[in-house]
Amino acid sequence: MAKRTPKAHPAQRSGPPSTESGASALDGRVRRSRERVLTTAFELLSESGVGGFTVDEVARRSGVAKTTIYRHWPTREALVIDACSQISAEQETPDTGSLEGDVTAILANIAHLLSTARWSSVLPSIIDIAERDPEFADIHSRIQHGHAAPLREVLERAAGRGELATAADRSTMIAALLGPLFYRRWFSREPIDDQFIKTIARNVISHQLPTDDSRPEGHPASSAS
Amino acid sequence: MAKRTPKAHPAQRSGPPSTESGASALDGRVRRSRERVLTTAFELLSESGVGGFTVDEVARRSGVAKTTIYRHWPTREALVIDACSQISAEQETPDTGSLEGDVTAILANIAHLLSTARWSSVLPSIIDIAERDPEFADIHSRIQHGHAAPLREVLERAAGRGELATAADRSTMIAALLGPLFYRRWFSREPIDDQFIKTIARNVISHQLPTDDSRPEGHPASSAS
DNA sequence: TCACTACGCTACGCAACCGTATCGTAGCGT
DNA sequence: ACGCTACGATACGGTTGCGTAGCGTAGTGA
Repeated sequence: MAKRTPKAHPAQRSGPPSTESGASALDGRVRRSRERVLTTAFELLSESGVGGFTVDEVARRSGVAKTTIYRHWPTREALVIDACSQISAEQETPDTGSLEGDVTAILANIAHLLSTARWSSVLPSIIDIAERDPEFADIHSRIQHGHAAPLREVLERAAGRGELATAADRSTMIAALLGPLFYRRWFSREPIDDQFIKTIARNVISHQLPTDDSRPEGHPASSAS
Repeated sequence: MAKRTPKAHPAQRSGPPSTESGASALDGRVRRSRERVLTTAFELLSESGVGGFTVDEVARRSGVAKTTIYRHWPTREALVIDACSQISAEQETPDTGSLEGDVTAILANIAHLLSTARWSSVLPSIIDIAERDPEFADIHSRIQHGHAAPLREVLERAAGRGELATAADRSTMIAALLGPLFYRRWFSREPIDDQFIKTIARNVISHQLPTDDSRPEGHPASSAS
């Protein structure tokens, strides 16, 4: 998913001189243009959101002519999508030995991302559009998966060690872990400190969710219409 | 915050005939126009998000002429803001006797809202804009507070009854309760069923967070660079 | 019934943005 | 050194949306 750039567009589709060395035989000029545009695009994106994103503005800032931009991306949307795809950089999965250690590390990592402006101010845009546009829904889904995957793996590993009640629903646990972080960043707008992370992690893990499935009814109160 | 409508605009600012009966002495035509516009605006908003919101479109749909709209709202943004303010409808606080009952009821209520299209598809727009526009940040803050308030009150009440370790951070608990719901609605896009709600509620409450503050360090792993 | 006022309609000016066309120039590979 | 190709600059056509103006009409309140 790294290179989404051009499809069958005018640009470098026409014959590379002779050697069919494939991808890397690119004209240096093309590379520079692409890079500059993409960088600027992402910058502008994180400043103005998808809504305020303009090809003209990208051209102005990057110094790359608008015509050149359109030589590489067929449409504004294609550029946006391409720029957004930079977000989905995969997280790496830690291995500290203990479940709590792993989870804490992951959450701390995400918390760091959340506070590092950049893409965290773009994501609401994406979510907003994804609400209506399937293509952006895909992007969002990929990003989302990138966040959840390490947690899922860590949980799986812990389950293998018997550290976890295997009947516990993984998806529920992930929601219980990531949800609070996102909540703080975008809803309550409170800072996310280490204490918070530890509390959330410990709360979800140590509680172990001991197979609640066997108790379909417990309290009369719920009133879930 | 209910009536934000016109400021010092042409419309009904000029002398009401004679009686100074104040607010309710409005021309029926004005009321009808306002209502229709506002309703349509909200509808359009939830369909297209703030980005796709257009005065012309509101005019088309509502049957109210664009000129009339501009007689009541000085600008597009004013109308958007006015329409958005409808969202902040306050939640009511249940009282089932038990903390778990109250919390579950509140969560179920919110879950219901989240699945009832309408404003739940507008919120991302608002969050997105709030990221950059202080006025929308206010709106969002009000909505946000409307969600958290009932939970806060219920927790306070429980603390009064001794059902809760008073040292537990309320804000943390609220994040742990609401976060997972929002996460499911906007991030993982999974459905929110009763089982999920119960698990989340029980997990947060029964764990009691017994004043973890006394353990500043537990594992070496965190690596929060 | 009669003045008043809000409304609808049509039209307009203005700005921003998308995407394309043309042409001269500068960098690349050989 | 030479052809090829990507680039920059300018200009343009088309669309959309904001916000305003002018005029005739219909509802309102006394």
